[in-house]
Amino acid sequence: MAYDNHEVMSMQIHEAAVRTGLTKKAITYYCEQGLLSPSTLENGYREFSRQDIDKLNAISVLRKLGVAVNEIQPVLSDSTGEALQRLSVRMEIKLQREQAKKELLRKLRAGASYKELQKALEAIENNAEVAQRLLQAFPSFYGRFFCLHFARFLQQPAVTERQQAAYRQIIEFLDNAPELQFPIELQDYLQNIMQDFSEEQIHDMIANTQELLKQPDKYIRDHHDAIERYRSFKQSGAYRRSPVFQIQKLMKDFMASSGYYENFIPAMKELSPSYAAYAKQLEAANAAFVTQYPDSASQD
Amino acid sequence: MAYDNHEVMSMQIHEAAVRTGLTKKAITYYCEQGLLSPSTLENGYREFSRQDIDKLNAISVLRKLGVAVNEIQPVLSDSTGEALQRLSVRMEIKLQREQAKKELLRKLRAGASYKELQKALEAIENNAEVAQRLLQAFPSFYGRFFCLHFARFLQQPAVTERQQAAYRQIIEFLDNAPELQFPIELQDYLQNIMQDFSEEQIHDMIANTQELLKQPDKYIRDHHDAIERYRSFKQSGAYRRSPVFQIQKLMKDFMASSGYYENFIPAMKELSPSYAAYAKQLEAANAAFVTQYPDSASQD
DNA sequence: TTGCTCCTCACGTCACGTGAGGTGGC
DNA sequence: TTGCTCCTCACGTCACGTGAGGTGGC
Repeated sequence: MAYDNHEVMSMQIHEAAVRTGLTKKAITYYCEQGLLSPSTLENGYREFSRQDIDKLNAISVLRKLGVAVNEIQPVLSDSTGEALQRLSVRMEIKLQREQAKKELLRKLRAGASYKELQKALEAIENNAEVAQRLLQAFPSFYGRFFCLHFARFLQQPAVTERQQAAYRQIIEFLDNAPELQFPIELQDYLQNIMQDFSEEQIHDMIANTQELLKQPDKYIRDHHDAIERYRSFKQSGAYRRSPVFQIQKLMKDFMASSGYYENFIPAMKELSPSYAAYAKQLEAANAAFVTQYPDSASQD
Repeated sequence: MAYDNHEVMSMQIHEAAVRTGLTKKAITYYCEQGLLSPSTLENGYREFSRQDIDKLNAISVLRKLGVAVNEIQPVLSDSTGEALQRLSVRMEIKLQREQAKKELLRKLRAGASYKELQKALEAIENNAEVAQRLLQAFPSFYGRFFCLHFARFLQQPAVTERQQAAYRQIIEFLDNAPELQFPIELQDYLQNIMQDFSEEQIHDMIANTQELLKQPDKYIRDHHDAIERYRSFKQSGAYRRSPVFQIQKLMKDFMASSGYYENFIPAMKELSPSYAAYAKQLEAANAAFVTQYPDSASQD
């Protein structure tokens, strides 16, 4: 009742709990963890301001969405949305894993042996490990993209010795690759451009590429005009001065110098037959493209 | 090395850990929890038999699939698959919830306010609560069916006072409804018949019913023969002596006497506009059916 | 005796829940 | 003084991880 006053708007923990739907204990816990620091009166009572309540509401939502307490601070003080994007992709990885596990539960019910399931589980865990590391190794948009791109090819377990070795090689490459960091202004640029790029859109991109790879010649014919425009744009000074050009260059340098083509890609081919097939298609499409446009020596 | 002998095949904890991929601590923990009781030597050392190892492997798989330790015992000693089915549905409920949460994370990234999300989260939690209780209230197949059937209609939050009251009424009904237990032989029968009925098939059933409800007259025309056969089967003595008949009768009695039609269904209509629409369609379809077959006074 | 395994406490983790015991305000 | 809130320990949860300290076998 004392808090109906709209101007003062500060309250003790009971009122804060009622307004946010959190328990007192949860609120004190968040205070202990440093997520918020309400002012205290002389008697030690906490006084929660309007902003504290807003913060508590945000914390409550994030907790319910599954964000760990020690991951909340970055999200709250994050204006670019980068932290949220990372969470979003991690959530997607987790969901894929759970989906796969549900499928295994079905198989178990259908009479599969525990032994079969062990293999399948290993594949699921490996997949998640690699995805996690891809997300770490590449900044912002590229992390999300590679993560979803390569995840498709990691659904089978590493059965043979060679596959297991390849898997270890992949992990090692991703853990030890030189850190790829864009200069701050390029980071901001990329973040701005790509922040509205959802996981679904990335999936669409991937599906598109698959269409292309199936019939590269047809694709090149059908999109002749667009390709021409893109090629002439790439020649232009405007492009060469744009941040996109610099980002592309940094990526190319990284891939050339880090051992991406010498270690990572061959290991992927060894580990995953489906990736090997994909890589072959990619090379064929590239060849078709070079035939059509002999002056280009691009790679993707 | 000492354990290469195929006949003796018993080992201490280190070897057991190597063979199962579990840690020693995990194994001792499962022993403490009573999931297995390896024999012990005089010096207190545990001796793991072949069966112990099999059990540990099973436990390992189940743990990785997300089954809690205190839920594992029923699964291990469950020959009918009932325990696994329950887990499977719970997993499906959980996945739906996580999926919804991922969607909310996307909305948050897209600039949604925490306030909007609070409402949406409430809906998700409510949905899961009701689903959980439906699974509890109805035995085996019916639990799974009702769970997935009604879950579709609970995606919106309870906004108005009336909706919130309806939600409370639903929870109260499900918590306090008289326990619906089939006699053991009917349970076994149902379990046998329905154990291979996956969540996907239930979803298919639901989709089928939706088709029917859209154009009941067409459906009745198209499936004239099948309906006739079904109706004459229902009249037959063979049907009246079958367990199916008894199960149906028990379900009908339960629904008539428990307040299902007086409390639960009206509350669902109040809470969920989409369920209200569905119920209307259902009544229309029923009417169409009765017009066609005036002697039947069935309800579904 | 040395180095190895095995054993059983005991404490830590994560995000709070649940009292217990004490103080402050009216 | 009574009944209320607030405060800070302290212990419990779940499924183990991580030593510590002690025993047994070769």
